[in-house]
Amino acid sequence: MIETKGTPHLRLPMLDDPTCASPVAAVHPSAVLVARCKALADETRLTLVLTLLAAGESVCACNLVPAAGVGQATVSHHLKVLREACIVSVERQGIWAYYRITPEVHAWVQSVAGSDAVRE
Amino acid sequence: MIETKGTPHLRLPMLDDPTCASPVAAVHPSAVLVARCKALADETRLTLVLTLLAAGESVCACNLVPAAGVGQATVSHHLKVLREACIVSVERQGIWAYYRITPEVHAWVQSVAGSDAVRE
DNA sequence: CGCGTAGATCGAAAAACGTCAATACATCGT
DNA sequence: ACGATGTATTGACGTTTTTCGATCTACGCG
Repeated sequence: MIETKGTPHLRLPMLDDPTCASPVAAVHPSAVLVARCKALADETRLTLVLTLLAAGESVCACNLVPAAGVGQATVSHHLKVLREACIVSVERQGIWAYYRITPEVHAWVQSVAGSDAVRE
Repeated sequence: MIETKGTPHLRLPMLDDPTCASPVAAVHPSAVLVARCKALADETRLTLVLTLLAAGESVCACNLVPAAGVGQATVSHHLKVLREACIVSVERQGIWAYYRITPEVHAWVQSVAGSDAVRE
């Protein structure tokens, strides 16, 4: 399906062809990919994700609040966004809520985060 | 803005449940990562990126407009956002502007896009 | 030079987003 | 049951973002 051949676009200087009509096949992202990317498009949420990634295990929400550097309500909101994008999952234990990177997206998140992480 | 410290967690009511006793080290994303993720957090821009990725070569902006499915001004705006995030680079040739995925981020973009792409 | 075209920029309007204070909800220990 | 504590939700407010029409700029051609 990688048939992007045909007549792609050779770097032709315009000679006698006023139109540069060499249409490309549009490739649309899946709704899941869009949702995931949107979920990561915020510094606070990226901090939460990277922190969870570095922790390597479930982290109590009460510990994520100081890590994120914003109010508790804001952290709860961001965790909900990440939850709805299936980037994190939560497990309740009594009063506490333990968050972790969803195993299914762990590798993907790691590849996105790559090597840029600045610890404090 | 970080109230910090004071009481990480004074008394814990639960006896044999270690729970939140362990604070996590906050990991902050680099500005570059934040910018990249924000740049991909839009369906139209993801379409442009995936289309360029599938093309495998420079594509004329005039061909990206129909692929994106929005107006020319909007496409130009999104390309600017992608440009400022260093995700795409542009090379002018006369009247036309040829866009491509910046080689430096090509691998990263590919890993983010993964395998979800729906061609039309 | 003037015309036509491709792309970028400007201005504005609507929508989406991030944040917080206040409040509600859930769960424990007393 | 009550009060205390962790978490989630609500309501509001200001900011950012997306999109378009209109305009401006750059280029090639006759």
